[in-house]
Amino acid sequence: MANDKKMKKTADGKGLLQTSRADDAPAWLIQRTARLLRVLFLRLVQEEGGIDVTPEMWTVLTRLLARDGQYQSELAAATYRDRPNMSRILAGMESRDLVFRRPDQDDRRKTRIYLTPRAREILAATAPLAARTRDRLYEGLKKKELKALRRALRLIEANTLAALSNLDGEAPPG
Amino acid sequence: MANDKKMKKTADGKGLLQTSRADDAPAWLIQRTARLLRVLFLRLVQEEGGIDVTPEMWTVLTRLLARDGQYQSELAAATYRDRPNMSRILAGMESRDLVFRRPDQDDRRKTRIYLTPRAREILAATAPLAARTRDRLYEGLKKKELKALRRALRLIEANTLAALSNLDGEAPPG
DNA sequence: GCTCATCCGTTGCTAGCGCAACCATATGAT
DNA sequence: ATCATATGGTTGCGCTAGCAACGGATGAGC
Repeated sequence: MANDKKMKKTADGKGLLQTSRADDAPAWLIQRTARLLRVLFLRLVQEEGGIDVTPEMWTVLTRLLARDGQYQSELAAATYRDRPNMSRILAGMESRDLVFRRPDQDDRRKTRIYLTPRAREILAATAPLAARTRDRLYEGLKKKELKALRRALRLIEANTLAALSNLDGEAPPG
Repeated sequence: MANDKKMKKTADGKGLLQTSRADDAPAWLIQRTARLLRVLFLRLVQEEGGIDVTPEMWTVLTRLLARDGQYQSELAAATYRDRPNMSRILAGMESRDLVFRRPDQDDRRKTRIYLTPRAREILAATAPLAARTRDRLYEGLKKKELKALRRALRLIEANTLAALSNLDGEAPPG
């Protein structure tokens, strides 16, 4: 499937260059959008009460809300983060009184993470904002298109994971 | 792919109002996928000759390949990055002999960025890898679906930008 | 009981990222 | 011409990010 999509109809708003730009490839589009979404999140929660919570922390909070006391490594794996990173995110959350860590009884290597009351308050307080924002983000997309979008993203995610594990497990030709 | 795909098998024809899991919402999916794509890029270029180029640098390179000597701020704006960040990315690229900076003649505040020969070599050398990877990433998506994906992502990007500029320009009720 | 491999969390390193602040240059107003 | 403002780039700060490496804890082999 060639990428020769050199359509010349640049009747778009910007009209600077044709649409076959490299930046228009989904991969880069995903990168850019991810960055923009992060900024939007940060500014929104800042406006809404000046809560000092990053999107990364927020995803941890929602996961813990679904099931409290998860293992730290579990949280890392669920979001495809490495353990050091999750360790630091949780450190930040602990200092903000969002979670507390407790060593597991049976296996003292593992650490269980629990929500604090403050975290639950924040989750409850920001829920409507989250819903509102969601609606705004996907405005202009029909339900069906949203579903297709999720499917496509999951597929790319899976392909990426497959390519990564290929790199790991594949023995080099040398 | 997923470790536990235990979502209840609701007839996902149309009912399905809520996204079954919060992480399945496109926004978080975009975040996760963006991270994974970045790692894949880094490992691929590492395998392929151990080139020390990050995806962020690579996008700058392709932009400069399309038009050399762009202003630094121009590069930042084109990728929705702030100027400090682009400054540091370019610093890293300069130290890796990928670009060189030159103050503009007419306006000595501005800096023009130029590709080095080494950068052009790298771009040429990695082009086939990029194409190969592209095909693999989007495997399973029909041309039409890819187009829809790009459209959806661009729309979300635009919505995010709109929400951001709303926050900027909106006068607070106080 | 002891050793070794493994697992889990942390620390160090480098880099991306946005924001605030700073400095130099350029432009506009008076 | 002078001052004020705007623009462009950099530095400092804190967070995210992945990787390498280390130390503690566990479990398996002996």
